[in-house]
Amino acid sequence: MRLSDSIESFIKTLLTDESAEVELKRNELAEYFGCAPSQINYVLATRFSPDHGYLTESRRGGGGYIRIVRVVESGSQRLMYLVNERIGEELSEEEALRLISQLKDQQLVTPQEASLMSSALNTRAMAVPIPDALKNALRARMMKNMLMSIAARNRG
Amino acid sequence: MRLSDSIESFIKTLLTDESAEVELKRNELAEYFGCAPSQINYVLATRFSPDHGYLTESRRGGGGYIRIVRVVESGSQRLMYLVNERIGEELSEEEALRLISQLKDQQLVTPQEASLMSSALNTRAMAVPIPDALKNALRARMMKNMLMSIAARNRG
DNA sequence: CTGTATTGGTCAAAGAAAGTCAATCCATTC
DNA sequence: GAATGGATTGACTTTCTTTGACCAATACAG
Repeated sequence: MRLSDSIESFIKTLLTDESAEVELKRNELAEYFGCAPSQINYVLATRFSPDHGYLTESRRGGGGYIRIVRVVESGSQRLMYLVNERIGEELSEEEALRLISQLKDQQLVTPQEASLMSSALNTRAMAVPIPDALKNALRARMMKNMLMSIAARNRG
Repeated sequence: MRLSDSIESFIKTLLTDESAEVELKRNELAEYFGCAPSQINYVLATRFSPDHGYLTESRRGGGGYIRIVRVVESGSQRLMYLVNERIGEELSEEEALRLISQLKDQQLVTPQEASLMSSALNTRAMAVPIPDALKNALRARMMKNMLMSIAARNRG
């Protein structure tokens, strides 16, 4: 069994049905597994990324921590479907706005969330000199991130 | 729990709904928490700055004091101040996240809105090959757009 | 007025975490 | 058995906290 796999499954045992959220100390965990602290980052990057359905946040300095939130299976199936299947590497403004509008109609996001997302993705917000392809790549990434955040809100 | 956090919440219990103002002695407070007096200044600087919605004044010498005042400002006022004055042409990820966290503390945005905004502006969402300066310009624009959207909602 | 005791302020250094990245290791594939 | 790609490590960086030494202002006694 690989070290990374052990760490992965250890963390997953902490993410039970009850709590979709764990907080841990990087150094303690590394100590526990007798490995380099950066190994923890590797595991987070390769097994607990947003693509895998997890969100992480952390803080440095005294009293620092790493928090992991499970989003997969906690939020709306539909939102996660969009994140994982429907939205690809690029998303145009029109597509984005249409999608947001649909989600609002289907009451998967609130009107406030819808307008917040639109205001982040619209042309005026993104009026900087970069190629359209990059803007669309950005929109895709931001959209996925935002939808995951909403899915997490839908109880986790 | 961090010392700074303890001091912060202690001060916040003194700032109740009735009194938006509290006066304290730096040395006494430091004595009470068993720390260096300058620790108090650190807490004031990092948790009770104007950005956090507080003003502080103080006096040295015999009978000296530190007074902390919670600023009352309407939500929309504050948001529009941020849009028009505080946020410039560029906004780093760190600044953005700090700002959002402060807005949440001040209950000017809901926790959901805060995490939605964070997820749109964070490094992962913006992982496309463009210069940092452009990313920061994008963040500034998106942030302003989103805050205006929320301000509009508040006026409802 | 002057000196001194009594405050609070500033800043730099040390400490306590977590993050990054490139080099190396190792296992699987061809 | 070489090549490839994921796994592991360690040196260096960044961020946040805590402390202490020294500085500045104010009140008060003489």
